[in-house]
Amino acid sequence: MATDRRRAILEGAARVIARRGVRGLRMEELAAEAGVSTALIYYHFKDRAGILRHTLEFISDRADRYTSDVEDAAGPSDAREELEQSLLLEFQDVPEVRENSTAWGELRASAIFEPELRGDLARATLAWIHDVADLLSCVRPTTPAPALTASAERLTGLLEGLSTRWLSGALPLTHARELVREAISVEIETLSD
Amino acid sequence: MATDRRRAILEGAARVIARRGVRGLRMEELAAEAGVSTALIYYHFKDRAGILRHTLEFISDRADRYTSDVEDAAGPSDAREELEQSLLLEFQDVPEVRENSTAWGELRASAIFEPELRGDLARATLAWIHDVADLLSCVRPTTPAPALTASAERLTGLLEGLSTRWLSGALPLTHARELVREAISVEIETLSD
DNA sequence: TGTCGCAGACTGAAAATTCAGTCAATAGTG
DNA sequence: CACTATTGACTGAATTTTCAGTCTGCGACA
Repeated sequence: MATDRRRAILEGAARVIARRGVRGLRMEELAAEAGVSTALIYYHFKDRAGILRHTLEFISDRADRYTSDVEDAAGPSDAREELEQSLLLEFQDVPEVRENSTAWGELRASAIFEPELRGDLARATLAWIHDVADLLSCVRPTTPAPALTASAERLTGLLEGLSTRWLSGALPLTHARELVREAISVEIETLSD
Repeated sequence: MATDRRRAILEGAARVIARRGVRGLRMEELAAEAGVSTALIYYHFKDRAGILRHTLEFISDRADRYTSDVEDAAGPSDAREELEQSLLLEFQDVPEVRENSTAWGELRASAIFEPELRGDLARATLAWIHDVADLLSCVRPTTPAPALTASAERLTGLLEGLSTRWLSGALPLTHARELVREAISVEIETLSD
């Protein structure tokens, strides 16, 4: 398959971004990481901004995949459990997860200064909020949709905030997980009104 | 006064950082923004890292100032109100606030890749969490301290997450403010158990 | 008259991007 | 089947751009 090297570049980009940040991504380092020439990067992705955009897409696809993996594996567990699992997925000390979270956070932060990234980012965020709202509706089926969405926005927003704290070493993993679990309780309890 | 231009450089730096990020700060752009030559920047602040350090200091002094301004001005309003005010401070479309939030977010994001920054950041975060926990204890005086701290950690974490979304154009200001107000309600209600 | 505050042109290094082609595979053709 | 035309993937070696930091000197004024 000819998409081999292309994919290698995207995987390499995720790794380099997780290691150095978006701003620290050097084409030469990326080329070395992916085991290709710098020119090939330009062949596949017009320019630096191009790789950034495609890497963002790549990362959010990958995250979707491992999210749904767990969903399937969970089997007949209850909805509340599934929600918790899904949100806690982000807080694991596994290279792939850490890499994804770091890169996601970086891309999100870069979007503040690079409007071209905003479109993809907004789409991915919206989809995520929607997924979480769906899970919430399984837990509290009678809640009106707007309330579910607001809850999902708060939960995902919190996740992003805590994730950055975790990655910057300000928040131990177990504590982050605990805060997320409590936040879920808090949200679910108020949804029952 | 000879500190005129020096100050102009710091103010310009705050503006440029808000526009381009810490990582996007270019000496030439800063010079233009402040209406001085690039050489003058080096004259007053040894090097790039020097301006960054001084600008961050400049910005956090400014933030302290306007935080306490509002606290004083509030007068004899109730504790709940004060908490809300204090947390919503971060979400205003005023250049100064935007500059501050941006710089804070940048700093937080950079800390992931630059461990030297972590110390100051951790201290500032802890102080913030503590302040919020104090405000919460005014609202719900009978709550045990650990529960207050956890609530404060969630609220401040959420704030950071939403702030990034706001700055990256993914979340309109009014909606952000609404989510924060709701989050406060949700947290306060569960503290009464 | 020396030194402080300052500007504009400049430099060297690092990084992004392009160029000019090679190579391997595939398709058409007599 | 032999051949050649074409194309997509790929590279090493430039070229161009970007940027932090420096050099030279000038005017004000103590």
